[in-house]
Amino acid sequence: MHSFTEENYLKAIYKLIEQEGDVVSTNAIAEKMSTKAASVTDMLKKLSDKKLINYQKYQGVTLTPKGEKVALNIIRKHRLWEMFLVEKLDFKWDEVHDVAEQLEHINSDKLIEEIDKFLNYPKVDPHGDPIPDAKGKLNIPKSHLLSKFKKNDVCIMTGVVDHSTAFLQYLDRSGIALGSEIKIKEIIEFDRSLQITINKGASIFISNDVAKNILVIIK
Amino acid sequence: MHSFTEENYLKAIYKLIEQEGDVVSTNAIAEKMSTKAASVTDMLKKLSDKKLINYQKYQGVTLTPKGEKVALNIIRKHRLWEMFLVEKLDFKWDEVHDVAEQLEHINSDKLIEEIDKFLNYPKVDPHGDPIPDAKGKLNIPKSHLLSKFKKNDVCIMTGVVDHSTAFLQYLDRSGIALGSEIKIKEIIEFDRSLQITINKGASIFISNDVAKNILVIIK
DNA sequence: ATAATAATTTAGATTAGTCTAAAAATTATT
DNA sequence: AATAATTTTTAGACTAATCTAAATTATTAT
Ligand SMILES: [Mn+2]
Ligand SMILES: [Mn+2]
Ligand SMILES: [Mn+2]
Ligand SMILES: [Mn+2]
Repeated sequence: MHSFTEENYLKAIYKLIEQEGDVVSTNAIAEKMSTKAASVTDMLKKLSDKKLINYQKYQGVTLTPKGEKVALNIIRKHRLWEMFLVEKLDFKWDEVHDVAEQLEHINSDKLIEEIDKFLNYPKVDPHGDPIPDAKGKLNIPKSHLLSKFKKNDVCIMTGVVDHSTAFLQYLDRSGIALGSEIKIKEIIEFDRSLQITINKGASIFISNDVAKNILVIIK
Repeated sequence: MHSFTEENYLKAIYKLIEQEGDVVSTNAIAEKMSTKAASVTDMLKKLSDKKLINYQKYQGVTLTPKGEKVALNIIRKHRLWEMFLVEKLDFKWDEVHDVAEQLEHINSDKLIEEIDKFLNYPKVDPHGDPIPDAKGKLNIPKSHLLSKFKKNDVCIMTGVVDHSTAFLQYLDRSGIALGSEIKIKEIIEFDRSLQITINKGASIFISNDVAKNILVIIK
């Protein structure tokens, strides 16, 4: 149907629109895909010919409904596979992303529905990211970056932006997990770093870089 | 490491050597891969450069130890995934082959070891084919084609050659399953078709074509 | 409004894998 | 042993995805 490469571009565009805003630039895609802008332009022409994206030279890109459906299906598969690896095999949440990057391209409707059933229809993946249903619908309220909150706010950790092993292991070491209650005790002006408590425990410091990669909902 | 295409060629060569004999021809590979002889020649040069096969122009092909190791690892993954689909998800034995053709190329040692553990280290797949261990060793005695046996022989069904949905569903309808006791009541000279009984039941006819796709061990 | 800078696209190559048609080598038949 | 048939390889071309370098368009600063 679509090549792995096409699927990866569509997923990247979806995620960029999700966080960055309405239209996404050639350079942003190139950065996300670790490729060159010229390669991106070639692919944009191809995806546009296939009616998967809206693309006008120099004007940036959006997904068509068709393209969004493909992207959401890849994301669904990625997150269900991550959940399978953690729940059924002995994977830790920091070990699953790279394998899921491969598994998300396996093409079998029956397979993914059976995995969904096997896992008892989970709503979120091991990183707290919502899993789209078979129709591509997301049924979970949107979380926000911890870095956006202010002094004395109390919130619940619901997910991460960065899925890298290094970052996830840092969270493990710091005692920050999905569902943890995080209270902001202080925000340091100079570097926007935070003093927080986790589950009402002793306070710790985290950098703004870290706070920008933690997703929470207000309590 | 190796591309999907290279892996598929190595697997095809392994299987051809396994059944056909010691050396395998360009045309045989082309047929098995549903491609053209010219494409095969191109790939043989490449695999030879990588020291995965022994290849001399016009002289046919064998696998090097390195190439055989790669082939056996792909076969291991294919068969473990088939077992997973049948044992843990609701797949029938005639539904698993095409999905396993994709899953066999997923590259993660941890994943395949965990799947093996999850299945409790099975020795054979849903079609009775032996599963190589992590070192590439096969620990199951070799089966033979039902078409090779003679009148009054009694044997046990252990596997199939053809993995197609059509053939497996035919076996289901005929009541022939892994472990069935098959007795050869009569061999018709004219077309080498067989009259057999299954588990001492009523006798049925099967063509030589069918008998050549059923693997058995003598009882 | 013009010039400088940054973003994006085009031009031209490269690599993996495939194909058809033609040439060369091997095998079989007289 | 020579010829015919078959198998295999080579030659040249195509597509998908990528790259570098150059050209073009858009944005920002003067
Ligand atoms: Mn992930
Ligand atoms: Mn995830
Ligand atoms: Mn199979
Ligand atoms: Mn099998």
